[in-house]
Amino acid sequence: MPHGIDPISDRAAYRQIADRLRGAVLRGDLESGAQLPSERTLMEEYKAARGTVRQAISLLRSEGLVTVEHGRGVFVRQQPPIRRLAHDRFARRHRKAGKAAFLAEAEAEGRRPEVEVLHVGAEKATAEVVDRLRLSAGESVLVRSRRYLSDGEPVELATSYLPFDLVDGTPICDPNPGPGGIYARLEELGHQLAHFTEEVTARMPLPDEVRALRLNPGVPVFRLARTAYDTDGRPVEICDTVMAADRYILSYDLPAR
Amino acid sequence: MPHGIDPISDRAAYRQIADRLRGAVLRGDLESGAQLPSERTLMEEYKAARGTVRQAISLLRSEGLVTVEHGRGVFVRQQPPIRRLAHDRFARRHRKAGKAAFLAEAEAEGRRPEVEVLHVGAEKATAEVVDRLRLSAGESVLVRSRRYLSDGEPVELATSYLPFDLVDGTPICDPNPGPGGIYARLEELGHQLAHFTEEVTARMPLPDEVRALRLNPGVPVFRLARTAYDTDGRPVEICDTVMAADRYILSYDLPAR
DNA sequence: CAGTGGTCTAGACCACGAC
DNA sequence: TCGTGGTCTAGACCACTGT
Repeated sequence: MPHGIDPISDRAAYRQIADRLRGAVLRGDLESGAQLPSERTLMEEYKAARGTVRQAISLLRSEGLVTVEHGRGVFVRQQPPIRRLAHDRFARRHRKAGKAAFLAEAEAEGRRPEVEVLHVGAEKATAEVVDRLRLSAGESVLVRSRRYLSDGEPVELATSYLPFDLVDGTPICDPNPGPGGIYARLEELGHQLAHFTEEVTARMPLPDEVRALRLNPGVPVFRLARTAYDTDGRPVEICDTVMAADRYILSYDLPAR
Repeated sequence: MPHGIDPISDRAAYRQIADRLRGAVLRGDLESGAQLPSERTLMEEYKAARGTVRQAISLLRSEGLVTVEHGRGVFVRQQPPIRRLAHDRFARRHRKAGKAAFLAEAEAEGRRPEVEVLHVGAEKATAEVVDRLRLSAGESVLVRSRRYLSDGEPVELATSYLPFDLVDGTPICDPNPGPGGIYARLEELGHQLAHFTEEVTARMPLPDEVRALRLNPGVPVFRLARTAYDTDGRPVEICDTVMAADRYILSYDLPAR
């Protein structure tokens, strides 16, 4: 394997170093979890200053190929276990056992699910929430925000908004809404759920989200904006979810009609 | 506005600088498209070395908040125009006018669509393709890969795989499969489409994808893995699509059943 | 041309992890 | 304690953009 960088090439030295390392990872010469040479080693190997070597590693980090552990080294990123979210994950039959979607699924897979309720309370609806729930300006909504964990690892941040006049005085306003979650409670209140729409976007996380989800650098997040409709076609809940994109496959079914 | 960094804080100087700039962007003090102070200006303002200032800007880039133009400066990122992909975008009625989904939609919005056919040909199916199309090992597939552009801007890379024995000798093997695209041709061949599944993932782009899609740094890509099923439940096509995540909202409908 | 960001160097000290 | 990455400095030269 040739060493050193090509000083004639107009490809920047740090890119050439990154290219070599990336190639080694993609070819499999460096296996998943393997440690890369230390920065000082790479400096010698490529006769480059430390800043240059660090630029190369920073590029690989931003591509999500490697993770860096302070005091330990640089490692080829392990793919985290991936959860597949099915398009029918909110179907009524998944609630029948008295479990909300997240709890039922986690336990079926032998993981230990936790739900941290971060905040529950009534607030004035923002313009966007008014629009999505078809409210009048100034109306109140119940805001429920929580963090889901699986085996102690945070996996999802979610915030739900429900029309306050719909849920005032019901268990939905309690931190723990009871078996089957808020969807079960909504149906008991006579709001049989008909379907959901889900809008998917992806972006890089904000610093808060990096902390709350313990995200690896270079990992984007999904943002799901879900609206639940009852059989009258009325939107009864919206739920914004943020989750690490490297831990999920979102699966949907599309009609050919 | 206070200047300089807090030397007592254990928050790194470059993070403090990034925090200030990020705050100015999120508060709206720096509007979309506005130019940030130059690196040399920030060096004076914060009494920091250029490397430190560049680290701060690099952080904001990785968050997707700013874009950098060599020789011009650093600017608050403009949100690109966003396309919404509806869950029924492959419904038959959208083909009836003899247009494939992408062309029909673009023209409805007054944009100028282009399709670049990059490659069409028969190949041995990879293990993943064999699995998804339920083929036997060693079978051939028709591979069609193309790039979609809208008003001259690349927006999507797509590669389709179809069982070769299904499409051999049909217009589907031509670079231009004719009006309504390959789905119209499949239905003419007796493979009435019943539904599609779509699996959505997101990740940071590889260098090739950055070039082909002219991606801004810090923008993740969506990868859609779609499978088309005919009325016999047979998978007749799979299509892998990569697109810039900052230009799309993916919209789906979920049953409550 | 002047002003912008891009790359690179050489060196320093700090913080973290493992032994 | 030693080896790892994290941060920062001061300076140099290059490449691109606009006047």
